[in-house]
Amino acid sequence: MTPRKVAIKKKAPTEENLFRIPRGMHDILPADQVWWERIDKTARELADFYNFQRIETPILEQVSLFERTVGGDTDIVQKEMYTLKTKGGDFLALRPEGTAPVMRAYLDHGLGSLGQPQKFFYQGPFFRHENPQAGRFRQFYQIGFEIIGGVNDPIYDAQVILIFDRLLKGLKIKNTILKVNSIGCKICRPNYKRQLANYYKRYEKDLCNNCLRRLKVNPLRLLDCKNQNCQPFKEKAPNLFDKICTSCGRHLRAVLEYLDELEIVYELDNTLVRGLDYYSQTVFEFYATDSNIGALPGGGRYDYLAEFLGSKATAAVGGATGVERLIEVMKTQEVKWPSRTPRKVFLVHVGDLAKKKSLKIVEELRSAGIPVGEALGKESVKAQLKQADKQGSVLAIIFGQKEIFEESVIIRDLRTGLQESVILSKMVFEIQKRLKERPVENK
RNA sequence: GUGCCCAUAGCUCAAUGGUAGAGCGCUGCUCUGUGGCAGCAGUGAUGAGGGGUUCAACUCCCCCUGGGCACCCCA
Repeated sequence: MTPRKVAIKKKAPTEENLFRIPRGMHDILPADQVWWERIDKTARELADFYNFQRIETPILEQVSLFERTVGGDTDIVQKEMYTLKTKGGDFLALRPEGTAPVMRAYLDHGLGSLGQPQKFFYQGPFFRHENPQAGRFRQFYQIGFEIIGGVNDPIYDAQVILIFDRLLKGLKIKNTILKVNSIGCKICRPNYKRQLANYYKRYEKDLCNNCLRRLKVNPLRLLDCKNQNCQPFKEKAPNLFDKICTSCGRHLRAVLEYLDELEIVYELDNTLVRGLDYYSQTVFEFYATDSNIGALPGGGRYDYLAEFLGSKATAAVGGATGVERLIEVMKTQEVKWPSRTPRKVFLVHVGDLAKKKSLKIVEELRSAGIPVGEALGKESVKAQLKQADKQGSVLAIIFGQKEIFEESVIIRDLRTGLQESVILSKMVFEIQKRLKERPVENK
């Protein structure tokens, strides 16, 4: 009659899998929140000071937004996007990066009319379907700063770099290097690409497979090859610095001069080529020298991005950093932060009647602005005090049957072990007094 | 997507092919309204999941899932 029942009852094997997180995803557990809060706070303060306004764009965007901007030939679009088709037939993607969406929002809402340039700051999750590795996840968080609109002024390039420099310093991350390069504009870049390709074509039969592919798809990346056999070709390859046009050269020089002025140390690296199509002129990446985690903050100028979206050319520059990578580096560099401040006051109840009134006492402390810890579900005084001790509380408020009758409360100093009975109406006052005192610890 | 390594309790790790132990943690007792120390006890693993070889599998083989590392690329 009911043969199906058997299958339903058999649960163990599959249910284990319900507790498994999908590949490349990660939980951010309470113990790690200190790091996240720290980064969040530092980034907000920087954004606030340098006048970047917060903007949040949706997690889902049209697939075509990224195809047009990031580039149809890039890894990000070709193999790393999470895409889906909605019931209505829209073709959407979980956003793999933040710059294009911010530009989309800027154009969509005509934010340029609010004054130019506009400066934006954002943070949130991004998604790329690639194999997890050190500092690499399928869902990861980025913090980004973008300056959109106005004129193409190298001072903005410098300011973006400055902010990321300050972010790293604010987080006490050491041993970083900043690599800067210019990849030219739409006039000089194709020119250079052609020269580079022509040069490499002569060595076609000696190149590694990757380079052969790059030669066809993205010659700029040829300079990035790590294969030993390909190294010699680099040396005589046409140098980007010699080939960019005069205005791009001037732009780069100006950016570097601003950085010099700010005393931000950089390395000119003509092999630095970013994998997203929308960059032009300035590109930059920060690295930690004692970590193999990959790029920390990175970004550049993207004056053509608006055009890719069918709008008129709009000057823009910006960058983003992966939050997990920052944390990873901070952990390996053993950056120390004070842990979350403990609840200094802990409430201990004794007996049913007192338990009944405990929530109300918590409320009283709350309205007085005194954070209070509790273990109201525990019955024994011992267990409650143990908890108070474990979380580093300084004062314990103890009240039970007797105290209810007397309308009083016991305040126990957990450092000295001394305790005193005070009347309930003076409880808040007495607690505040003791918290200020900070009595000398005795042993 | 490709290659190499890995998977045992909440955590860190043990155990010549004979159905699993420790430390830490957590709970409690010694101390029936008083913590930190100590001692004791308890809690906890159908060995990630599935299949195979074997009299016998945590141990050997395969698949799958997840993790680490590298390539690719990037944050």
